[in-house]
Amino acid sequence: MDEAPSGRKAGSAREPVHDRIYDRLKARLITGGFMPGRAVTLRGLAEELGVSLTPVRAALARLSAERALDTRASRRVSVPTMTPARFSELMTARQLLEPEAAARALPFITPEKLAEIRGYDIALEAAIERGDVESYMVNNHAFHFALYSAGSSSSVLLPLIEMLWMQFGPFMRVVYGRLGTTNLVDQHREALVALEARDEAALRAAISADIGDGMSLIGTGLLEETGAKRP
Amino acid sequence: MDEAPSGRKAGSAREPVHDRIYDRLKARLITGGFMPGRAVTLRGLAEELGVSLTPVRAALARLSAERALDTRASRRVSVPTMTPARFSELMTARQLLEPEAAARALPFITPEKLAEIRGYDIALEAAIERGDVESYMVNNHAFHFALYSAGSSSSVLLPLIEMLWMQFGPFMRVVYGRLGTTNLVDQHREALVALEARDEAALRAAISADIGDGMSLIGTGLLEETGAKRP
DNA sequence: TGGTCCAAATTGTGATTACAATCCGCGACA
DNA sequence: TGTCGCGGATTGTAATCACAATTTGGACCA
Repeated sequence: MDEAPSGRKAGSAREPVHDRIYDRLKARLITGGFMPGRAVTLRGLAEELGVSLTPVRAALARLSAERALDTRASRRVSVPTMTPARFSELMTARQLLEPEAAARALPFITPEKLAEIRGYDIALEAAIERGDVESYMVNNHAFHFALYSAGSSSSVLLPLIEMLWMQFGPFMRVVYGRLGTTNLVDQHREALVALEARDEAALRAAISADIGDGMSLIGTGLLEETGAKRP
Repeated sequence: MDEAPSGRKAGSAREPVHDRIYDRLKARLITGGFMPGRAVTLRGLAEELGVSLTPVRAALARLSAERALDTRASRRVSVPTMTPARFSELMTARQLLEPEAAARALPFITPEKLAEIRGYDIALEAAIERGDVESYMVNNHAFHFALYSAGSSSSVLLPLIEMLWMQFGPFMRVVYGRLGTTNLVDQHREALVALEARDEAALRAAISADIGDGMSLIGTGLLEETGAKRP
């Protein structure tokens, strides 16, 4: 695995390689770039990304700690599969944490931030019409996290919520892949209205409704036939 | 750093070294074995524990991912310090997640489990009387997690809650170290009663009250003078 | 035909080494 | 005397190597 003596030093010597690897894998997980159950090997990723085992190991260890990846008893890592119980817990945790994060961010929403958030919503609607699952997931994520991270607070809540999204990302991708985007409804309008009105209670309700809506889309029957397998 | 050719292979070849390191550090964090702000170095820990950098690095990466340790911009790792905002967020997250976890565990509480939990409470009261901060923290942790982990569920909630405990553990140790245990009140009685009665609402209320009580113990003035420093 | 067992390949773990960035303290200069 | 700058020491990062465990594939036997 010889290295041309050129490339390495390019842009920023600051950010460690394993952070870049981590960011790439995280984005792939949240937008559903990994199939549930798929095995992820150190050497496979290392070769694909052109680095040694060391930074890949660090990135996978981090994702595994965040429950985004599953380290089996054999020490091999794979993308977690979904079970009805796990899905229920994930959505319950979202219902508990995300309205709170939104409420805490509300005082810090500037008109610029609101415009940014609204932009994601527009792109999201376009993605639904286009039937573009990938774009839908990207913009849905952007919408929620632009909101939650608006406040200077949330050094605690935000990482917890991000963990949850990484966990259901791969599964939702499979679901949307089967259902298509036509069944999706944009539930973000009430949230935007509440943001404009600075109405905390309405904002909480809107976020909660959005989560509940996504949850009810997934019949337990659907759970059976998609990513749900034996852990 | 020579190694006697003997020791290595002994008991279980199963569990990787970095998991053992992780467990030890986690326990130390939850029971307050680390001072907030203290620097944690790879080589320091490696030498202290008699292993190479590799497993220590893996363990620290995991703890850092779980926000139990803080990786500064310089890539050096340290025990996080507390700020009023962070403490507030931590307790809010606890208030949201822990009553839910308790409620979900309630149907799975067997008489044996209840006896175990009651045992922790007894040990906890003894620790308060004795003024034994270490024992108090150990048994308080054991009490809550024996309860939350009773259900077969909580593969999602439990890790989130554990993350929160690791984050305030070092800080609480400092606080109790200053206040002593005499100010502590055992708030677990109502929880035990609710468990016996299988009263979900009462259980939620009891857990919530326990958390709120611990929170109110910490005046914001106290926050200033303990572990709170610049991040 | 079906099950078992062995060997090769795959994979994760841990130690070692080389290296770059940061930190710390001493000394020179204004 | 105070401040800036330089050089050694400390520390984290990434690559490489050796090794043990698991998995996998097929051959062999019942």
